Amino acid sequence: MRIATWNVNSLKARLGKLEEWLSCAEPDVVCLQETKMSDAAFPTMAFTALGYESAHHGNGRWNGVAILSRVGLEEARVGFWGEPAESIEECRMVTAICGGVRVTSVYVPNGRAVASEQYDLKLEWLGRLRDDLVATTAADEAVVVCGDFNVAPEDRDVWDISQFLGATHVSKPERAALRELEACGLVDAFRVVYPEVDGLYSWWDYRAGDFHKGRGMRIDLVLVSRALAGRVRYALVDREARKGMGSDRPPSDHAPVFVDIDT
DNA sequence: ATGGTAGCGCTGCTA
Repeated sequence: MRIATWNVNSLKARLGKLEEWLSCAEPDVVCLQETKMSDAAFPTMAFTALGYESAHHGNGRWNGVAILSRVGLEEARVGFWGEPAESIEECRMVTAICGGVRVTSVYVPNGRAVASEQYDLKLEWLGRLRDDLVATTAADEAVVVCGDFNVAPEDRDVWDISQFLGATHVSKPERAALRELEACGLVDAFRVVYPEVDGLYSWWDYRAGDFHKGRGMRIDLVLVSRALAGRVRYALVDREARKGMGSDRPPSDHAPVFVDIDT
C-alpha cells in the first residue's frame, strides 16, 4: 500500500495539481490537510473519476482534512473518539478504514508562538490525539496516523536549529507530545527507511524564498503502528510536486510525502 | 532590514 500525506494549502487552488499528482504517484491512500473548504464544496466526483473514494471534514476558510482511498474506505469518522461532530469548531482530524488499515489524517494546530493560548491548545490537541489512540487501538492493529504535525521531531529536521531559538515546532513540550504518540506504539516511518539522512524537509516558508534556499522543516509525518513498522519498504518526499508542475498557480508550501508498506 | 508570500475574500487573519 502506498500511503501519502499532503497539506495542499487550499484544495480549490490545488485540485488540478493534486489530480496530476495522483496520476503520477499512484498512491492507494492520500491524507489531505488544509483543504480550506466546506464539506458541500468538496469535489467528491473529481476523485471518484480517478478511482478514489473520499471522506472530508471541513467547515470553511480554514483547516479541513480528507482521506482519499482506492482500496476501500469504511467507517469514516471525524474528530476525536466520542467527540460529537456538531461540537467541532476546527476540522483537523478524520479517520477511516482503508484496505484493512486504520488511517487518520491530522492537521495539528500551528501554535503560533510558545506560551501563547494557541500553543497551549496545540499541546492539548496532541494530548487528545494520544488519548484517542489509547482508547481505540489494539497493540497488534494496523494503524497509520499521518498529516501535518507542525512539529519537527529532532534538531536535524530543521534547516538550522540556531534559527529556531524559542520558536514553535521545535520546543521540548511539543516534541515530548510527539514522543507520547510513539510511546503508544507509533513509529516514524521515514526514520525506518532513512535512519541517518538529514534534510528530509516537507515544508518551506513561502516568504523569503526558503524552498530554493533549502531552508525547510520536516513536519509532515507518517506514523505507523508497530505491526506495520517492519513492513515499510520505501519513503519519499516528492519535492518535484513542491515546484509547481508547470501550472499557472504557485505550489503548496508543503510537499507530498509517501511511504510504501507491505500490507 | 522585525522583512518576505500565499489563500481567502474584501478586511485582516492565518500560516
